[in-house]
Amino acid sequence: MPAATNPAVAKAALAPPDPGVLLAWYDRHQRRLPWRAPPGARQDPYRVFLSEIMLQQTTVVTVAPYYEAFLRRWPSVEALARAPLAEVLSAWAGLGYYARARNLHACAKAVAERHGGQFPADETALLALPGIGPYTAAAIASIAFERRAAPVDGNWERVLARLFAVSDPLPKARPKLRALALTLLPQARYGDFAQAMMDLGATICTPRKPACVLCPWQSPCSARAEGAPERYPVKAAKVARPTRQGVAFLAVRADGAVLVRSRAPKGLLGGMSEVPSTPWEPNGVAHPGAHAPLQATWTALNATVTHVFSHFALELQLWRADVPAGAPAPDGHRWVTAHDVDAEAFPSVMRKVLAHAQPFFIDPE
DNA sequence: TATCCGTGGGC
DNA sequence: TGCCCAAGGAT
Repeated sequence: MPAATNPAVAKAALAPPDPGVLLAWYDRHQRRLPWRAPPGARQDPYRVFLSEIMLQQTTVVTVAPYYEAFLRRWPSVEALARAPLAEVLSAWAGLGYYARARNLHACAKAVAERHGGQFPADETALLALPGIGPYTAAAIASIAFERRAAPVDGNWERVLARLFAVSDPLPKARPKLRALALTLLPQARYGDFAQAMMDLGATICTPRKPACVLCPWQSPCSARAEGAPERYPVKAAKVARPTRQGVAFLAVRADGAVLVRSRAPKGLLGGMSEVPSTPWEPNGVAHPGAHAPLQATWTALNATVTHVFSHFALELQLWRADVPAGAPAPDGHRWVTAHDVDAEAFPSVMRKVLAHAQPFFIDPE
């Protein structure tokens, strides 16, 4: 076996990575992002908080317009704390993982009420707030308050797994990766270092086809020395994604209004607006009509809405009924016109459904 | 520890 | 097209 492909030999031959080298790279190549203060400027903890919550499992490109809209509408944590939850959910609609929006609001209220409107700087105190886990606590502590902390996200994990050729599969390797992260921290500039790791992972040490030739840490990287950096991080096998089926009921009033309701406050799409439907079951439901929200002549549309959630795929058949103007909304339901659709919190799957409710108009894009 | 929890883009 | 991936947290 050639020495370059022998992990033990490769690791033994390399010098440890120098955090100062990464910081120097960051000074030249850092990305300009909407939530990132100019070099040398102090970060607003609220902006760091808002961006970090939005960026959980969500790409920079997707987050950017939502971040700008939230910051414009609620410029401070106290403004956000005063907002009704329904408005926050409506503004969050389309971004996904809606528990984040509920916790964002709960956290803003906690900061306003328990901390006088000032985010705590301490990682442990941050961790006690709703929606703030180990990653986000470390991110706010380091980026907003320059505390010594390692916000180990997917970028950090990938970079660390390659630097040290960690062959244990994720997520089991997390404790080991975190320990390696702590050994790598510089003596200062903790916020810059955190963001440098993220930038490196996002632009150089990418999941596929990493640009090792441009990497400031190419010489100490064990995975590169082995010759196949994309082999890391190793991941556990994924579970299959099942399918569920249901029927959605489009009750359309003569003026174009559509009957909707709000989902239960927690769980899947918790607190969001929806078109009434049967439960979503692996084999659909036996008698969909029994779940119709009102008595009417229901007609099956020749349309199926498909949508993929994180842990199942959904197929929704559409039934439609034309309802007279002035028909009352059943308990727990309400009529929504095109005029006030923007105030509703329709998740993406429901925008797809509503696109079939002519002449009610909504753009599923 | 494992599962639940969205969405859109890239290949 | 199907799969992978993205600045995770709560339970």
